[in-house]
Amino acid sequence: MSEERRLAVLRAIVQDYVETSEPVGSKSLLDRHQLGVSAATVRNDMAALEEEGLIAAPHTSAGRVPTDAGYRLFVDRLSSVKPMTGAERAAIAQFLEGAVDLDDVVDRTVRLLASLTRQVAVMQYPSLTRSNVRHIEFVAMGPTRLMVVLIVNTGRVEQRIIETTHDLSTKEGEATLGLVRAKVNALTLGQRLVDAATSLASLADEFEPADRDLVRAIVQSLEDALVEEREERVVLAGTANLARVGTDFPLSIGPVLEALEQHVVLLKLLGTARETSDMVSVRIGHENPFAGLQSTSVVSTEYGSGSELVAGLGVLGPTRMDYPTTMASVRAVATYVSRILAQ
Amino acid sequence: MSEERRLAVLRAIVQDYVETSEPVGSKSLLDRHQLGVSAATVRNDMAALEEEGLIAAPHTSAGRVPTDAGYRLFVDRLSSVKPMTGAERAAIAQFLEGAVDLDDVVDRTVRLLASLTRQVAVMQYPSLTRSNVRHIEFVAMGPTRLMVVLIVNTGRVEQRIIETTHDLSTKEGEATLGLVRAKVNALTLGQRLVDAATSLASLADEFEPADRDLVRAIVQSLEDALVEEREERVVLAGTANLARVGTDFPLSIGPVLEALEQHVVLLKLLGTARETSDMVSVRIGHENPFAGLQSTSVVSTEYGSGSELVAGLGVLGPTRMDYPTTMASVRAVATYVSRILAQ
DNA sequence: ACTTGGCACTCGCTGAGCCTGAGTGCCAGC
DNA sequence: GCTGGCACTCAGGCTCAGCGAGTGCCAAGT
Repeated sequence: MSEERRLAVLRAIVQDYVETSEPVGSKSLLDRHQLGVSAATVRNDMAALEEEGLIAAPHTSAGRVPTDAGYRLFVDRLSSVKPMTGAERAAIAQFLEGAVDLDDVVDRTVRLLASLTRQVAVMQYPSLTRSNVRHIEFVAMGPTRLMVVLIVNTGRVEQRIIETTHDLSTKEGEATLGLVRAKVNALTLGQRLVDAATSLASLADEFEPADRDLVRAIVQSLEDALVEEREERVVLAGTANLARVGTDFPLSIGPVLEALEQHVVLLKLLGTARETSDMVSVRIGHENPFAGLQSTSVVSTEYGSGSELVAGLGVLGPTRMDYPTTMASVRAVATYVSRILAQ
Repeated sequence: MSEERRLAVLRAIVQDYVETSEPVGSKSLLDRHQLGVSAATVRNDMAALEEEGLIAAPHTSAGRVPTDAGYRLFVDRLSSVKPMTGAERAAIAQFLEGAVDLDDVVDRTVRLLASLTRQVAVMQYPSLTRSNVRHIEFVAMGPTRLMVVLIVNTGRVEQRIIETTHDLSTKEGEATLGLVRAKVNALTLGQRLVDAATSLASLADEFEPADRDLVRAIVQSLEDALVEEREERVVLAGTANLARVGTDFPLSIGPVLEALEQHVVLLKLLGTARETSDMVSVRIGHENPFAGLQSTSVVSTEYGSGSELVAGLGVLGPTRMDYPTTMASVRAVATYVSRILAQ
């Protein structure tokens, strides 16, 4: 009973089950794969695989179905990411090139990923905390109201309005504001936002005491932009693909839809990506920490402009999923969207 | 065979069917309502109602189910919007009061509406085209790059960057920019965006010929903000409620999910609200122009700050829906969110 | 020690047949 | 125009038998 053949049997089971959605038996396995052995031998191997917890039978006298552990082994050792054809790559690149701004890039990316994989696509907006500063601008909105505009290298723009005790409409007020603008930009240009905040921490000391509270308020508002978790927006596409799996989906899709609405859950999913060799993370069934997603798998990766990885994207689907192809799509889309954002 | 009694029978059928999700027969109708007549009489009335196309039998020897026309009549003439209790109103107001900014208001509103109605809630972002101008600011981003920031009365902020042939870093450039800023704000403050664009149309003529192309570019970018349909964002909540209807839902939820992803479809739904006496629009089943939504109903209304109605919100659910309660919820939420936005 | 053919057994699925009961339509009488 | 009565219909649920894919195990072969 050779180890290699048993794994070949597991691979064949996974492939057939993904394709047909039906428990696969020893006989039908032989029809579709050249294993070079008899059905009885395959049965023995399957019994051993079941013993190891890699496959399971829904009931006696039915075929076998891979368990979560079986998929895990398949992904880790029995498959490789399926390379995409040049035509596919070109189509992806071309579709993403057409985007006019950041919102459009994100929108196109999720839709593309959903249609490529025919599953639910999830994409996190480029994260502020890991992006870096391109420009910071201050706009007086009234005597004591100031708008702070923060532009980061991914094209995202954040603004917030702060109230000051200073009168900014006076000549002195304007001069102070100009000085703050110059110093802040000099200190932060090109820095990661998290570093920019620390760079600014002692900025107030460089100003005259009368101006310090204004400077502190500005620094505070920039720090706010950092910690504001709520701004970690997530975009979805392809939820209709959940309905497509229809009857063969073990659980109803209700809990899944609920989980998808909790954006904080999705952010956690994308955020806690496991380190793997090719950068694509796969979480299968129960590996998933959230109830309601226990019969789904998540394939995700990070993307970002330049060498900085700034956020996650991925797809979610039934554990019975074509992992090699899905992983290829996720990786390719992440690569191209990163390239677009770098421009 | 009095007309009133026949309508009373229709009302009773709608109410029972909404409550039980099962075709209602003459006998069970008598058990639950005091109609003061015998089952045979009710049967005669039901036969007449069926003749009129207001109810239908899924098959012989089953009870009757209201048709779309039956619901229509019920909504128009047999029901009134159910008043909400003070406690409910207070809870709505309190929940919405907690919002910290516009995004949060929208987010809380859809979630609230979804949980109140236990259906899918849809809300359009306050529309730029019908909002009015609070402030327009120009920020030089570099020698030939200018950022235009538009702030409207709903708190929404739009920005876009334009390239100019002018060198804005010179003294003259700054002076021109200052002049433009002053004139633009003077011309547009408080105006509806659509009017503001026309006000600005001839602005370029007031400037020296050398500056006119700059002014034209700025005006152009503001007009862009108007027509940009893509910016008409729509937010969803409660899609998981679609799964809850489960088996008794005639069609699969796939087509519905697909329609929900097409934001342009949702915008059309919210945009083409019918005029009704109490401002709440109801579209039932086939009245709905979109395939895939033909077995759903949409209850929607407009909301907005002050006297201006700026956008739509509503819910979508199966045609078998508790219309009076749903209409009450939609109306109440629209009222309160309008109040919040007016602040 | 592993593989193979054979064989008995299991058990979910399917379809036919039957029954039940809710519901209807119609009619004759009030 | 309302009512009670009656015959009729038909979807849904139930049982039951047959089928067949699939298994586990065993004895024989290499």
